[in-house]
Amino acid sequence: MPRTASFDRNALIAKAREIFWQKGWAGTSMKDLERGLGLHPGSFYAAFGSKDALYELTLDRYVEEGQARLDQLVQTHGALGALKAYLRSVVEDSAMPVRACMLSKTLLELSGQDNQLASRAKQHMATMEARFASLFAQAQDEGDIDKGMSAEKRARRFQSDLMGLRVSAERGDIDALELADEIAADLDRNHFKS
Amino acid sequence: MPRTASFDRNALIAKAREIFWQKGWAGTSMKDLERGLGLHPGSFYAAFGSKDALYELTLDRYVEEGQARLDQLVQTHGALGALKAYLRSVVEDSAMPVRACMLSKTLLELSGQDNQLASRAKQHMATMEARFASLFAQAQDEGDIDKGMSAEKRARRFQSDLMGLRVSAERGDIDALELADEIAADLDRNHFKS
DNA sequence: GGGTTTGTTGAATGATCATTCAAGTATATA
DNA sequence: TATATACTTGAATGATCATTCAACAAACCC
Repeated sequence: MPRTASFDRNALIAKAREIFWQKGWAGTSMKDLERGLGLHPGSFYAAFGSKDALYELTLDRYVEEGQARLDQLVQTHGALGALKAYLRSVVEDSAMPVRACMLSKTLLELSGQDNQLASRAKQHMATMEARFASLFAQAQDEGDIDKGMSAEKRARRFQSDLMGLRVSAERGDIDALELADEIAADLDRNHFKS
Repeated sequence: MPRTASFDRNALIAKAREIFWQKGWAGTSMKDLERGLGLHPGSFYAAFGSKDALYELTLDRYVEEGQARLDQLVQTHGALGALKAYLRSVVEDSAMPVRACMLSKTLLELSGQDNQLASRAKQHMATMEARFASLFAQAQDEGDIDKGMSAEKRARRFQSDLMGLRVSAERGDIDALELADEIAADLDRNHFKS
């Protein structure tokens, strides 16, 4: 009976993620989204409910894709290798519209206004941190990293360095790959006792 | 002949810096500024020209005060000691309205929209980086840090770690002081060859 | 103390914001 | 092919945005 929607919802979310990621929450207007997604207001609100709801969808999607990318790196490089490769991948992947982490951008833009999207970003950061921790634990079990410091603490430090790297990369006037390699080198130099 | 202004311009800039720093550029409305500064639109525009012009003033002020704080730490702790103390100070200073660096917040919010304030933030970051580099060079001359890596590269890494630390601190659910101490410890552990 | 100059006030401006909704359109079933 | 059921369209909404400006008030010089 009904008419079928003419758009690919998944593709629209991906496109919206790109727009939000690049221009930020306040920096993205409904007109930007209408133009970028090719959707008129009625269709937009029927499909996604609100600008905020779509933003949240893109945040979730962002983390899912980050996890998937990390999973792939684990399969090809192992736990420690994946962590090191991830550092490079976030600053060299040309498919990414922006260098800085979308979670960081969301947190910094909205935490001062008590926006619930900032809380969501915090949650996702904790999730990523836990994933890193499990990889550090795995690397410790494999003997690639000593057990002198807990996997959780290492993960926290790793994520902090990662976010710093990505803010630095956003500047555009420094060699982010070199910086990524330095951080990666510290994972070996600083953590491995033979 | 003229009537004298009834407000302390310096104090207003300081207050505006607090507001902008906390709520961000788009998150701060003229109504927020009018309320926060106690200024009606006419006076505001007579005094500062525009919201953007005031934001730029506060950015400049922010960096000046950061440099002054760093200078003071150098006098009491020396070059390397100041760098380590600075890490702690940015996350423990309760006078600061926000944990994250205002330059990072500005860069992440506005670089995707080609706003000139983002360029200004980049400039200031480069200035801070140069200051860090001169402190690392001084520490090297004093024998506190080995010369196996250039002061400029160390500075770039230090600033990256610093920004990561401050983004992490913005989350509020982690022990930022512990993280600061870990980064500070690496300055010794990783860089000193006896 | 009058006149001039400057600060202050707050209403008005036009733009843009996210969102709503009624009218129109296309499709799938019957 | 008729009808029901969604999707699509775009004008309208009311709020809020940064900014302007004309009227008013105060302070300093002569």
